[in-house]
Amino acid sequence: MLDLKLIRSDTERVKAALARRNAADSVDELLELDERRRQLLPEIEGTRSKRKQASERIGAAKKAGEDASEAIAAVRDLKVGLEQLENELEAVESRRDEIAAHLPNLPDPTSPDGFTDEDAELVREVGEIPQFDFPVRDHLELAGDGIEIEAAGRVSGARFAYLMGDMVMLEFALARYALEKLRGMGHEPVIPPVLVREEALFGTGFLPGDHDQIYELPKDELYLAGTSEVPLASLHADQILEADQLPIRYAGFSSCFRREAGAAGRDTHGIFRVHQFDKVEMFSFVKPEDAAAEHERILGIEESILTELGLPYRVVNVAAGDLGGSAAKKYDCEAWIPSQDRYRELTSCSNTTDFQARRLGCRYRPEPEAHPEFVNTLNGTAVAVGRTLIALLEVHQQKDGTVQIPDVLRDYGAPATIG
RNA sequence: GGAGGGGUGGCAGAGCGGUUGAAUGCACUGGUCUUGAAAACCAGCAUGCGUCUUACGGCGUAUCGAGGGUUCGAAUCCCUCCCCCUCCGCCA
Repeated sequence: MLDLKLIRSDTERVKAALARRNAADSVDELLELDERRRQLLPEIEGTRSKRKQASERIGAAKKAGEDASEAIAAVRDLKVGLEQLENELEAVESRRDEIAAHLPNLPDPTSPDGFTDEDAELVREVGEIPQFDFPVRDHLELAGDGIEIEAAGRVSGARFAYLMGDMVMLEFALARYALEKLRGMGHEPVIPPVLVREEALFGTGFLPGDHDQIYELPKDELYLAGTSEVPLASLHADQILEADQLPIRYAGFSSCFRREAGAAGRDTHGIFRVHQFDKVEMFSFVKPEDAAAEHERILGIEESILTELGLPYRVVNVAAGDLGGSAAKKYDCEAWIPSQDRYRELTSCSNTTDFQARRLGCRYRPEPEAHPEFVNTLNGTAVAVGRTLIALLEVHQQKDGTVQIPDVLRDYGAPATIG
């Protein structure tokens, strides 16, 4: 959610920023509604004030044993006009809120211009792209019986998979490795609920916009979270934190569910794009002045994980028009996928500034007695297990079709070799 | 799933139709006292929106789980929903 007062006071700057992501069109209507609301409010509040005073007089009169029926009749007349005004106000506010709820965050000045992943700005490339002197195998070939797609198709449909045997041990080693590393850096490990209410998705900015991407359980009015960002962010919804509690950092491990509507025909091979996968996610609540540094910090953790896993990658700064609704700025870390002969997104991290905090009602007191202000929130992928498995298998494959697993993971129970 | 009991300020806890944004206690902040601290005493201490003000802040209004209703007037009465607790049932 954007700050309405900012839109009001700095309209042209807000419009220009939103235009970078093609979202400035409804600002004028929003401002008209806002103005109408501020016309209505004094009328309504004035009438309410009269009613309140009259009611107090009635109460006093009755207490004194006097007849108040005339006064009551007079106040009753106030009600008719008041109800009309209140109805209009309600309509104005609900339309205003609807528009406001659909506006995305203002892109950061350092997010590059553009609207597609082509427009992302290359930040750096790290690691050697592996050269193989033998035919490259893809992750399904390398995993063998460890990834079972056909049965999953029969049981659950396309874009599902069974992970089995060594793949399972590898997943848990990855998760354990990431959680332990993050805990050492002040991120409290969390296993959150993955079935969440609408408010949690609204608060993180996934609703109302991304409705098509989200699994819904209408019978119970619950949704399957596409990332633990949702329940982690909601952990402090409607709270006023003290400044000395910040930063608050979490590392969530959860299954993630995505409908992948509109992705038909894309990435259909293997487990690159599936409806269900597990992920270790970082989430931070920080003071506004610390947000930019926290973003770089989270990016640094993502990079160090990729490096420790021996995965060559590049970092890109996502274009303003290609950002998710909540993000002001986003880095993607793309790992080299040998079978595709290109970099693919493995992790990403976003600075959502105060956008989610406003929706969630998550504030803090800058000073002990001060008025509360909105915190800033950030999120980043530590390990998206499915895609990390793909990269690990393919990058570390050997001529004989086996895979050498990095030492760091062996410390957490991963097999030394796969295949 | 069945039966019952509850949701009030940071916490505890009164109020159960009429100056109640809300008693009281704790916590917190400032002050008095003290060599210092504690104790004691005094004072202050919610948030949103709108408006005025250079500012401090003032004024109006809303908020006692959420939404709706009754009423001149609702934290208090009625309805729906959500959450928590106890017992029973079921269950990993």
